[in-house]
Amino acid sequence: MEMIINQIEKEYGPLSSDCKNEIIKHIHFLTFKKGEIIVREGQYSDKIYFIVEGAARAYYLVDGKDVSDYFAFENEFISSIISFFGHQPSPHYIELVQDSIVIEVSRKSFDTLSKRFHDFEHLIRIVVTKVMLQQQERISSILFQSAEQRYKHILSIRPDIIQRVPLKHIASYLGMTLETLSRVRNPKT
Amino acid sequence: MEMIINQIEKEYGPLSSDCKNEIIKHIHFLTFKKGEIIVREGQYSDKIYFIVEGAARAYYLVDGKDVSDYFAFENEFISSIISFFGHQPSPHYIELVQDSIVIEVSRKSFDTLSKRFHDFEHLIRIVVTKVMLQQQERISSILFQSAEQRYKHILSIRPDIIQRVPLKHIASYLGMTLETLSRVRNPKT
DNA sequence: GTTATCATTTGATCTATATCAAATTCAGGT
DNA sequence: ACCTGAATTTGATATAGATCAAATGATAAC
Repeated sequence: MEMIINQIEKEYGPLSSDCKNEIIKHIHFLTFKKGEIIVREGQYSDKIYFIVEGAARAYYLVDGKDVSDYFAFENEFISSIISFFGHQPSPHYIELVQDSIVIEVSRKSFDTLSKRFHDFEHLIRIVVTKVMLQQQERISSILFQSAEQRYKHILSIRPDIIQRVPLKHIASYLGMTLETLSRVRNPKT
Repeated sequence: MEMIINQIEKEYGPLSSDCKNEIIKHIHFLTFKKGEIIVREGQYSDKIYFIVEGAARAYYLVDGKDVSDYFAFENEFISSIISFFGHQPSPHYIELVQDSIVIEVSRKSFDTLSKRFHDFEHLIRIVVTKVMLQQQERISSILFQSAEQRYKHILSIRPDIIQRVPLKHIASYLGMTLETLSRVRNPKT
C-alpha cells in the first residue's frame, strides 16, 4: 500500500500525509481474471481504476467491430472517461487483458477528496492533463501519419505493448485493420 | 472585468472573492487585429489566452499545408497545449481570426494561482477536463465517421462556426480537404 | 501426437477521399 | 461599377488502406 502511494507520488507529484491517510480510507482493492469486463457500453460508470498489477483496455464496439481506444498498465489509471468525467453513458467497454490487481475509486470519493484536499485536486489535474496531452498526440498522429509511421511511433514509445496485447488490438488502436498492420510489419519482400 | 469573471464562473464553477481579486492582479488585457499571429511553431509558449471578444485558431503547418486544430470564441480558452501544458516547443501556430480582445495569463501566474487557491486549481481541472472530453469526441469522430457525418456533426454542435471561419479551415479541422467538404455540402444533384 | 481455436499473414479487389486542374463566385479596395 | 485576389465549386484521376477470402502458424486442451 505504501509502495503504491509512493508510485503515484513519483508519477504525478507529492501528497500530504493527511491526504494520503484519507485516500486509503476511500479506495478498494479488487482482483480480476484476464478477460473480465468491468465496464460495458451504455452503463453510467462512476468508477476510476488504477492498475496495480496487470493491464486493462478500453474499447468501442462499432457495428460489431472491436476498436481499442486506450491501454493501461501498471501504475496507470483507466476509466470510461466520457462516463466518469462527462457523466454520460459509456461508449466504451473496459476489460482486463491480463489477470490484474486494481484499485477502484468511486466518483463520490473522488469528489470528496478533491474538495477536501488541494493536493488531491492538483493530482487529478495532472492526471487529466497527461491524458489531454496524449490525446493531442494521438489526434495529430491519426491526421498526419501513415499507417507505417503510426506503427513505428508506437514501437518507439511503448515497445512493451507489442508483447502484452494481441496485434488486432494494436491495429485498431492505431486506426488501421489487422491486415494493414500485418503488411506494415512485413514489408513486401 | 466583473462581467468576464462572472462568465468564467458561470462556465466553469465558482471562485472565492479572495481568488478573484488575486486573479485580477495577474492578468493582462490585449487587443489584436484579425490575422495577427500570437504563437508560432517551435516557440516555447508559456501563455494561455482567454477570448473576451473575437475568435482565435490554432493550426499546424504540415509541409506547407495549414491544418486547423482548434477554434476558440468568446469565453473560451486557447493555448498551444503541447507547449503550455507539456513544456515543449509548440507544434502549433495560433492566430486571431477576427479583431479580438483577449486576456493573457502566463504559466508563472497560472502556477502561482493554482498553488495558492484550491478553487483556482479546481477551475483549471475543469477546463482541462472539458478539453479532454472534446478531444475524446474528436478522436472517435475521426475514427468512425465519414466526411459527411463529421460535417453534419459540427453543424449540429457549432452551427455558428460556419459563419465565422472560412470553409478551408473547417475542412482541415474535420480532417478532410476543401474539395471534399465542398462536395459534402453540395451533394451531387 | 491430434484436433480445435485463435492469431497472423498473404492475395485480389474495392472505395472513400486525396490530388491535380480549371472554372466560377464572392468581397473589399479604388 | 470595376478590378483583383481569395473562396468555393466542379471534374477527372490516383491511391492508401479497407474489405473479402483463404492459407498458414501458433497454442492449448485432450
